[in-house]
Formats: sequence, structure tokens, C-alpha cells
Amino acid sequence: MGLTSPSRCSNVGAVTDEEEGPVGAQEPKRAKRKRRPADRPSTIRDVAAKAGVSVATVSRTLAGNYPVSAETRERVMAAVDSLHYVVNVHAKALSGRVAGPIALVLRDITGPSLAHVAAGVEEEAGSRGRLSLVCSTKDDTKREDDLVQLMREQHAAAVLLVGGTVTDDAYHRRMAGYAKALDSAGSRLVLCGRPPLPAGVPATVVDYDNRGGAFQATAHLLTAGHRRVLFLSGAPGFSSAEERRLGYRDALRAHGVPYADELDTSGDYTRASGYLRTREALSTGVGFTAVFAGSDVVALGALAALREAGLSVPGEVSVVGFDDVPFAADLTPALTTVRVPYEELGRTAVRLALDREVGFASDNHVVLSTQLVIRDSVRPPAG
Amino acid sequence: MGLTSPSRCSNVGAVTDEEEGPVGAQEPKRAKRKRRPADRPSTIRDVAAKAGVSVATVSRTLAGNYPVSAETRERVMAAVDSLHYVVNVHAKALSGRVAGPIALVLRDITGPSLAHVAAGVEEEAGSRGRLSLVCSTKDDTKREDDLVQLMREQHAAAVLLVGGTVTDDAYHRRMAGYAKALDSAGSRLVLCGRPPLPAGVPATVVDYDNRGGAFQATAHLLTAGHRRVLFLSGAPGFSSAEERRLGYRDALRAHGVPYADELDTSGDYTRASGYLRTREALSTGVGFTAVFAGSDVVALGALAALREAGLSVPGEVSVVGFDDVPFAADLTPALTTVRVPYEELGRTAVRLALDREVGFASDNHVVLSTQLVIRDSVRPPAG
DNA sequence: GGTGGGACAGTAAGCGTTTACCCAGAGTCG
DNA sequence: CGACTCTGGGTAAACGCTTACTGTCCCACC
Repeated sequence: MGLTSPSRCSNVGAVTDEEEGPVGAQEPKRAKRKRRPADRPSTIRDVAAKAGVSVATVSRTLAGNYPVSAETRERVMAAVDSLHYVVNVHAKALSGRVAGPIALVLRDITGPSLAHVAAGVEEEAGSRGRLSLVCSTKDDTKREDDLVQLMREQHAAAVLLVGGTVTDDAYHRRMAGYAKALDSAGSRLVLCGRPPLPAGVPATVVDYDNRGGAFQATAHLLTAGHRRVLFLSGAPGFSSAEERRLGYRDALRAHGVPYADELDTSGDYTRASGYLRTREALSTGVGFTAVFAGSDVVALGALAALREAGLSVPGEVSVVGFDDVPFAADLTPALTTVRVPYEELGRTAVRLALDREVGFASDNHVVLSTQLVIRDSVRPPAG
Repeated sequence: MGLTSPSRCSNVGAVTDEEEGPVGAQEPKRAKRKRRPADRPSTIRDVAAKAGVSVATVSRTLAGNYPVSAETRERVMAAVDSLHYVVNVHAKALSGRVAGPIALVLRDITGPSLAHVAAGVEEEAGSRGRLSLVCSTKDDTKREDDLVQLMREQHAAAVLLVGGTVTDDAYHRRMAGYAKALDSAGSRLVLCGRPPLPAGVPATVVDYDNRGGAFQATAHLLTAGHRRVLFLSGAPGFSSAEERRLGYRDALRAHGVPYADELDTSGDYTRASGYLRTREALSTGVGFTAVFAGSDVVALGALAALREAGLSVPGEVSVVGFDDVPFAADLTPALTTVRVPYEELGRTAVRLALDREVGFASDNHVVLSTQLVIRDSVRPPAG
């Protein structure tokens, strides 16, 4: 089935079913070829044999970059169909060029924001004919090392490291190492949602405006009249957490509200952490009328703690989140939060990495803007 | 730097910096080699030259499956380090065996449940030394065809098609084609979260108990005393939607509650659809005291519509979802729903696909169980 | 003092493609 | 009518690696 010219093909088939039988006292070179297991996928040579042409002709027919007579093309295509032939990328990569894949390295794809980055990457990569490899590090530095190595082996066109991180000295050394190793292999390190590296390191950075977003969020609360804003930040030293903290303080300063150390807490970007910290702030009685959560997931925990304490939101306490995860609009009350263009982050990262490769001039550092999304979780303070 | 034996290495370096200069009237074969661009990643030959050994020795040193003297090993490793050498997977795949990647094909990775499947797949694949490729089809059949073809080219060890789908005749033909094409190339088609194919098709299926879960969910409502349960199912013909519908009806029958056609609605698994259908059911006055949403996202829409109509949940209307997405516990009220082991689905799929390959006997059809998670969104009817 | 064998290293075939180069036949043109 | 171009096709080198096959050296054992 699938054969467009049965008569010729059955003919060819009859000849080649002999498994390349030597047709005389030719060079025994081909005869030396080891017998392969039968379930091996068919090769271009099988196709050539079945079609009664040389492998070069098959290759050229499939590539379509060389004149081939209609009759030959037909025979080749028939053989391809009947053998279910697909080209072997490894062989192809070894001779002609193939586009390297885009490698996506993240902590955990389960997080809603990271999944959106992945979607953006996949979309942009796919539209440019690239595959996307996804790997998670689970916060293991050794594993990250291995993955970058692995991606180098895979000849990835770019390696995207996604998500905030602790940017200490060891981190910078590690990134510089990755960047150079990848660069020397014609690949590219792309940092997404992280601050830039020192100048001279061959890496591309796509970040978003954590500080500005945090400023808007905090300013929104302050404008509503709040003066005691509990800040539930991320881990100390964690890049996005520190940036958001800066934005928080910027806003306080801009509104002439004194900074209170006891309102500025650090912790994980988890629901549990938000819950615990809010509960503690309530029990120790530091006094606050609003909460700025470092992420929507943290806000979830804060909302739970407030609800548990019998405090109504936004009646008695206002809450703002960060990220605008999909369910933020479906919470009760719908959460006012800061939208981060995660999908665009992924798309931009791929675009920058590849366009650079093609030779277009392009920036090595892009910052996407964030935007406050006002919903129902903020109201002027009760007092 | 990185050289462990500087004296010897500088020596070797001096010799090989001449770029393989012919050391006499040897075969000119190597001299014919074309000059390559300088930014090309270094090859095993570069390493061999720098270490002053043959490529075979380098290969064996790195593979560690052959005796190599300590001194030689040291020289080779020094060369590897200084050249930042990494093996070329394509070349490696072409000769020795390399483990093929696991290909994950899904509609859209953004959905919370699919992301969890992806996480499970990535984890299991990674722990077995396999890469995971992620691709999204966006519900485009043509694109799915292309992706399967692409994965065949990539020599994927398995292709996982994830998520429910409309299982019509064309679908079965398509799957049979995929399965055979993959099987003949030594790969494997794995269907995740979909019903099995007709016997004889070489595919593995990992599904979960949609019908049982729907039964439990509905039974939970009926046991609480509800008699009019609005069912917000998925698209007509969609596998998981139909299975859940069967479970819904099973439960009605088991509890002796008459089936009412007007309470059994079909639509998308989207928030908007849940919202619209609930609103319509309210406005047409079909009368119901409980809602069984075909998915948590649909439940989200239903909750919104109920809230909008001023109906309290669970005071006046009870709601049950399906999927147990992460935020289900954080809704107001916390959503009673059916937990689906999505991560395990992914892990199991990979395990089955690969163990089969290694030759262990294993099932080709596994059904994971689902489980009702009782939270706060169900109460006996008010009347 | 052969002989067997273990440790270590090199040679080269082969993996499946692409493509530079070569060649035969058919026009085409001066 | 010979030189040339254009078509269509084959041959074989190259891509970077693994590994079977050969040695070579050295030591132990009859």
C-alpha cells in the first residue's frame, strides 16, 4: 500500500529482496557488512536498494535540492513509504548541519510560572524548527553541572537557565564557566528571570522588572492608605526576592512611610511559608493592615492564615501577590497581583539566543516589564 | 590550568600545536582533511593529538571499559580538560549505542495536570539516564503527525501521547499507524490518560480510573442527600469526559436516583465553559442542589457563577471537582475533588516503556486508581 | 627456552548521512 | 561538427566516535 506505481515496484522489490546479493565478482566490500538484526529501522541504503538507485539519489530526492527525474522521484518515494523510512538525525547531524535543540533547565516544571516559561520556549523553538529539551535540577548544583555538560554533548543551540536563584560568588563562577564552555562550542547560555552577569561573560539575560513590579504593588497599597504593610519576601539572597524587596522599600520611601524591620520577612516562595509567617505576624502582634506577598503562592498561604484568624480580606486586611498565576483571579477575593510575562520571557529568550546565532545584532540583556493587575483584594484600611 | 602534569603537557602541546603536521612521508590521507573553522568544538582527535595517543585510547579512557595505564589516563584527562572536550552524541549514537530520549507530546504544558505528568516523566526518564523532549500539539492533528515522525528521526525510546482525546475512527487509525511505525523502529507508543487501543496494536497504555473517580464523586454528593446533581462534563466524545459520565450515571443508578438529561451537559474543560453552563442552568431553572464539575478548572467557573448568583457554597449548592489541581485546596470553600496521580502516571509510562525494552515482561495496559479528596465544598442539601 | 597470557596501545572498519567531484547523454550554439 | 552547458545520476570522502582485530612487551610457567 502507498505505492504509486505497483508494477515497477514489485519488480524492484523482487530484485532487492535478495538482500544486496553480489551481482558478480565485484568488490567484496559490501559483502563484508555485518548482518544486522531485523528490527533495525530501515536506512537510506535500504531505500536505495528498493528503489534501484544510489543512496546519493535518495538523499537528494528527499532533500529536494538537486534535479531528480519525476520517474526516479516516484520510485524513491514509493520505497520510502513502503519501508517507513525516516532519516537518522544522528547521521544527518554528523554530516549536514541540523539545527540544535533548545535546552530548558529549571528547578521544577510543576510551578505554574515556570510551566508558562516552558510553553513560551517550546512555542518559539518549535516555530523555528527546534526541539526543546526540558530538565529539572531540583536545586542540585551538581545536577545542574551535569545537565549543562549533557546539553553541550547534545549540541544544544542554547541552554536556558530559568528562575531566580541565590547569586553568590560561587554562582557567578559557575555561570561564567557555563557561559564560556557553551560559547566555545558555538552554543549560548541564556539566563531567564535572573540578574545579568558581570560584563565580558558571553551570556544572554532576559529578566523582568521585579523591582518595578514590587514598587507598583506596594505603592498601590500605600496609595489606598495603608501604612503597615507586611512583606512576605522570598529566601534571603535569592535574586528575585531581593529585587522585590528593593521595590517594596522604594515605594515606602516614595510615600514617606517609615521602613519597619519587623514587617520585612524572608522565607520560601511556598504556601506553607506564607501561612506560617502571616500567622506569626498576627500572633506577635506587629500590627499590619496589608500584606504584600512575594508570590501568589505565598499569598495563598497568607489568605489561609487570615481566614483562619477570622480576618476578612479585603475588609480588614488587604493582600497583594506577585506572578499572576492563572488561579489568582479565582481566589476569594480575586487577588490583586503583579503580572509577569512568563510566556514572553520564554519566547524572548529563544529569540535572542537564536537571532544572535544567525548573526543579527541583538541585545544581551533584556528586561521585560511587569504590570499591576488590580482585582478585589485591596481596600483602604478599616481604621 | 587544570593540567595535572604541566611538564609533560607543555611538551605534548609543543608537538601538537603544529596541527598534525606530517611527520615524514606518511600516508597523505590525514593531510587531505579540510581545514575546519576555528570555533568548532574540539573532537576526540584533538584530544588524542594533544595527549599524544590514538583516538582509540582516548575513547577507551573516557569509557573506562578497557585497561589504560595511569600515566596515559592522566595525559588524556589533562587534554580533555584543557580543550573542554565533550563527546559528540551524534557520533556516539552512530556507532556505540546511546539511550534514546523520551518524547512527551501533549496539548499544552501549561495545564496544571499535564505539567505534573511532565514532571513525572522527566523524573523517571532522568533517573534512567534519558533526556525528555517536550512538544505541544495545540490540538493540531497534522502537527501531531509531524511530531511523531520527528521523534522517530530522533530515535526516541518512547513517544508518550498524553491527555484525553476524541477517540473516533480516524483517531484509531492514526494511533495504529503511529504504533506500528514506532514499533518497527524499536521505539514504543505510550498512551497516557487515554483508553486502550484495539488488541494487536503495539502500544502501551497508562490510564487512570475516570469512571471510578466520577462514581465516587457523584456518590459522595448523593450520599449527602443530593438528588439533582448538575454534571458539567467535557467535550462530547472526549475519552475522559465520556468515562466520567459513565461514572456519574453508575452512581445515580446505584443510588436509585433517576437520570435527568437536562442535568447532563457537555462542553470544554475550561473555566469559561463551567461558568457559562452553570449560569445557564441557573437561569433556565432546571433545579439542582449540587454540581459535579468534570474538572477543577470547570469547577472554578461554576463557583464563580454561583457566587455571582449569590448562592453560597456549600450552604446552598455543593460542588465537587475532578483532578485535584494544586490550588483546589485554596479555593473558598476548599474544593472536594478527585485526585488523579498525574506524576505517577508519567513515571509509570516511562517505566513501562523502558522495562519492556529491556526485555522484562510487563503489562501493556495499566489503570491507576483515583481517589476522592473530601474538603469543604459539599454539605447536605438545604431543603 | 618456548609458550601462554595479561596489560596496554594502535589500526581501521563501520555507524547513516550529505555532498564534492566525476561522468554520460542530450541539447545548443557558433 | 566540436566545444559547452544542462540534466540526471553514481562514487566515495567526510562527519566523530566505538570497538574488533592486531600487535608488542613482559612475565610466569612448565
